[in-house]
Amino acid sequence: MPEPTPAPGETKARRRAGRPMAAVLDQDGITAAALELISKKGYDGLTMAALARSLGVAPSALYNHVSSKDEVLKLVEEDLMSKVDFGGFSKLAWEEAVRQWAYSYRGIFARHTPLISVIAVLPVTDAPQTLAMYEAVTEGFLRAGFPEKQIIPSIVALEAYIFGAAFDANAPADIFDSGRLADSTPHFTSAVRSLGPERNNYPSDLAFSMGLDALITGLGALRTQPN
Amino acid sequence: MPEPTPAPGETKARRRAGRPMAAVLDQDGITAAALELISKKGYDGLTMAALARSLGVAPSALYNHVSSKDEVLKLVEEDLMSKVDFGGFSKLAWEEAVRQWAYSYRGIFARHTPLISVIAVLPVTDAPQTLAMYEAVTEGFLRAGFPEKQIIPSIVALEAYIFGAAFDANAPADIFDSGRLADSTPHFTSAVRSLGPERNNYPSDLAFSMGLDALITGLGALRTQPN
DNA sequence: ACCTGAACACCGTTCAAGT
DNA sequence: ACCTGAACACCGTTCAAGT
Repeated sequence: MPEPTPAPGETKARRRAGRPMAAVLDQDGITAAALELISKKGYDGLTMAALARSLGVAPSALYNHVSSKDEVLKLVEEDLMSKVDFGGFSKLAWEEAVRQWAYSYRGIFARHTPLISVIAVLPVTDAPQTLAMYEAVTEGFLRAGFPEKQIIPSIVALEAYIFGAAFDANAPADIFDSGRLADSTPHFTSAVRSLGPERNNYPSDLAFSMGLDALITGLGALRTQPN
Repeated sequence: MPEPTPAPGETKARRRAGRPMAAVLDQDGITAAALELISKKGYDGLTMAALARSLGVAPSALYNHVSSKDEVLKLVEEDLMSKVDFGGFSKLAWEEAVRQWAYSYRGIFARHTPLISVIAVLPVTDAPQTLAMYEAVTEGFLRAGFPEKQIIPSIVALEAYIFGAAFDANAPADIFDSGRLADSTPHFTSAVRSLGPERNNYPSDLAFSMGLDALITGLGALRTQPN
């Protein structure tokens, strides 16, 4: 009795691993598989070999669809950018829109900090999701009364803050434990202790809120028309 | 005629490579060699093999002095922290001290962005140079009249901004070139063009200055005593 | 105490050979 | 057109053997 002819794309390896047929070997499928791998094993687990394995192909097969691992990272980045919530810029007051956008942006990239060094220097050319976000944010700034020349620098400043804060969000609670050197750093140690119980006083969220408020107030003062 | 007995530490490999005797194989020597390697070849060039080579030893010899490559990165980070200029906090007005500190901090880490993901989650315990910086900055905030509880979150917010801006400083001038998608992002594209001549309009420095001013003004408002 | 040399378990990427 | 399998040139790290 002959084996049934496998459906296109349904390799033995894929059936053996119980893969759903949905995982197609194209850029979308690679992006989805990469995101799943990252969420399960982190960025250390995102290797070309692991990615190929999760798609049921040999590692070299990936290079028919992406030119390098760096391109995989760019695909992931574009997908994440499409998930950032910038909807407030078309319906909320500027301050609230910025706040909503910044929290959403930080929340997403806090779980993807290894991408930040890629994004920060990656041209937006041919990155449609990223460009869509910038367009919406720019429109929101224009509607709020910002002079055109101030808009891009303001967005760049906000993004710098958001990316830096995304790293912070992963800091351990005891990052400011001065340990045996506490005696030689009395003011710092006291300031850290004033925040609350030991080993649980890293103020990542409080700091993000405070700095964001300062930026919103300070940058908002650049508006030449009232809201 | 017998060869002269080599001085301690002067291996054949080291003489062959023309290494100065100054490069000692301990943590300080490893740090110095790592910094030189980074400045010449970048972080991609910082491998345990290259580091060992520049010190005239086998790669495995390094593990008698550091436990991992990550420890090498921590040693480099501590060294860089000692170079950040926080002197203004003991002699300038708070606003000027923050500005001087922030510019110095960003300038140094802009050339060491791969360290940022390490620093941001690295406990300060047993990092004396880092702690010395935090102590001086905390004292400056206290003297300027900040309530103790606001100080650490303010510093964390400023650092997030500085780290994010350090990435920005490495962006290519044409990072905001919307390319073929310019037509679908008219407001963004126009805002970018308003900054100046094409392909030379990335406002990293302007953005840094604007965001820093906003943070200084916004956080400065938390002071309860006049300066 | 500290170094060498060989080995190990990985990486990302290339490419001839297949279909 | 797209996949496989072998190979390449690396990584960081370990460890028995030397001195």
